[in-house]
Amino acid sequence: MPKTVKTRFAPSPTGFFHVGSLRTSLYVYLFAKHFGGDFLLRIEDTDQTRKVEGAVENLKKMLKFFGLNWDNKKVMVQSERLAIYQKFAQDLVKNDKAYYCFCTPERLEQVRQTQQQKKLPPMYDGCCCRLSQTEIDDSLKAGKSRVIRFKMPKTGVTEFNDLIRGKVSFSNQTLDDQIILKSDGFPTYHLASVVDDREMEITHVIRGEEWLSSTPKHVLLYQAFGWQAPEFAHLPLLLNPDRSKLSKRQGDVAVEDYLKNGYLPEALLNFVLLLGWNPGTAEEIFDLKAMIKIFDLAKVNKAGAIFDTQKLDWLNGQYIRQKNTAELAKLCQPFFEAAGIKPDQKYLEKVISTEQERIKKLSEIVAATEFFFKEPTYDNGLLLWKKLTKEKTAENLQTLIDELEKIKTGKWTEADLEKSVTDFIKEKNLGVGDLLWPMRVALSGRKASPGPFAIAAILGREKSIARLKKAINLLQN
RNA sequence: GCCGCCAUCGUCUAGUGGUUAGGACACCAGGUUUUCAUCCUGGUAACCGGGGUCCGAUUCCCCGUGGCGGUACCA
Repeated sequence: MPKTVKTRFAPSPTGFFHVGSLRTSLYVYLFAKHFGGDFLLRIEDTDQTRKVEGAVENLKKMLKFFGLNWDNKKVMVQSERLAIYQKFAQDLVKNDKAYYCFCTPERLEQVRQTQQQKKLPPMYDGCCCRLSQTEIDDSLKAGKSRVIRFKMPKTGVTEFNDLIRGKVSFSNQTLDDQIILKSDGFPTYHLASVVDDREMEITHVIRGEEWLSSTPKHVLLYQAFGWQAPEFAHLPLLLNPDRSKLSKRQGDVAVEDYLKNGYLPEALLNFVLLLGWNPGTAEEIFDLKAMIKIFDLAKVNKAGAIFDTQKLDWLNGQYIRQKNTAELAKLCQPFFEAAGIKPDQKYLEKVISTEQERIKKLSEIVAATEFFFKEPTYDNGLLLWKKLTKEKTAENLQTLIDELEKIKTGKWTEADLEKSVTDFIKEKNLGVGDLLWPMRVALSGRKASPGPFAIAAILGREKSIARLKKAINLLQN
């Protein structure tokens, strides 16, 4: 790379943080950091009608949460720079690269409709170009509502190199005279992004594929200003399972929702990394640091990728297992609180350790471990292992209680319990399941749960024995 | 309609002018286990279609088809 790499993530603050934005910002960040460059943030809030209160703060919070820290001290905000865009737009008018247009939205709509009826591509018909200078001056003086349009060349071809797709070319006659300055004085995306990328000295514009067809217009704008265009890279889109563009109707698209459901940020980041990119090796688990080291834009795929969360579930499980128990307990705490359970941290750590190998999402933890906090309720049929009768099961449980009562409170640990019960099973020549299955159910009330010794050790001597007795009662009714 | 981009197992993908087309997730089977999960072993499963180039195409070219994006005083 000849000069310092500078990239930018330039979202519109129109609501929640989208998983597609998470991937885009990640790739933009990784590319810059891979080359030791800068990752800059810019807020594209030029559409006043779509403003959402608090969206900018939320966006920043999310980027920070994922460790995607931007390098510009002051984040560029387009709505604060109106005068600059207006000046550049007027410069283009002066140089005959752009012109004022006084057409009303109604007239434009009508033009569009007739064009569509005739199966012609809807384009601006250029009537304002034919206005005389005096007519233009009069209308400006009269304060008539107007926009500034960029004058596209009518012949020739505009080409550019896309870092992911290679050479892309457009015939200029298919390019519309784009509005660059709206009647409310705000710029459109096209003007604002070109002006800002120039000012921020962005070397690589990395953005979603939805911008690919606008890029020739941007290239032409750079030319009109006499500026050198940056490099472009257009990322493939994220798709719904039916291959349509990822949308809210077919599942969660807000990053916040995934977080609320108990997905870890590192798993989410790892997952979106792999959607459209892979290192070409069998390696799949990466933290941010490893991603920076290995990321390569040339390996980004061209085709869109379905946002299929099955692999995310697996990845999340991997990350949950990597956590140390204390940290995991802290992360689970809010889920318990939401369920009205306020566990002690030390106790919670013990509880969590029994499920760390099992859960795929943090949100599953409450249902899976509820019995540690309150008496389980269950159907007594659940206590029966295979073809064992109620009577026999109750008898087994009673001998188990007799045996357990010999264990002193100080010796009531998982290892000691296991040793003593397994010895007992051998000694009495019992089936393992005949005893352990009802014991586990009596303690947990569940058909799938951690092992009975682990549960008993955490519950403690008194509670464990009480639950076993309760199970016998249940069998006798 | 017009313009552009794209196309390998169900999904994410690797890969090559000659390969038993590889991996991961998911799924199925077996093993371990009192259950579930983890873990281990194995298995099913793909080059969109048609032409061309070539001794040979999944790979290169063309044409279809399909999907997606754009076609706004939205970004």
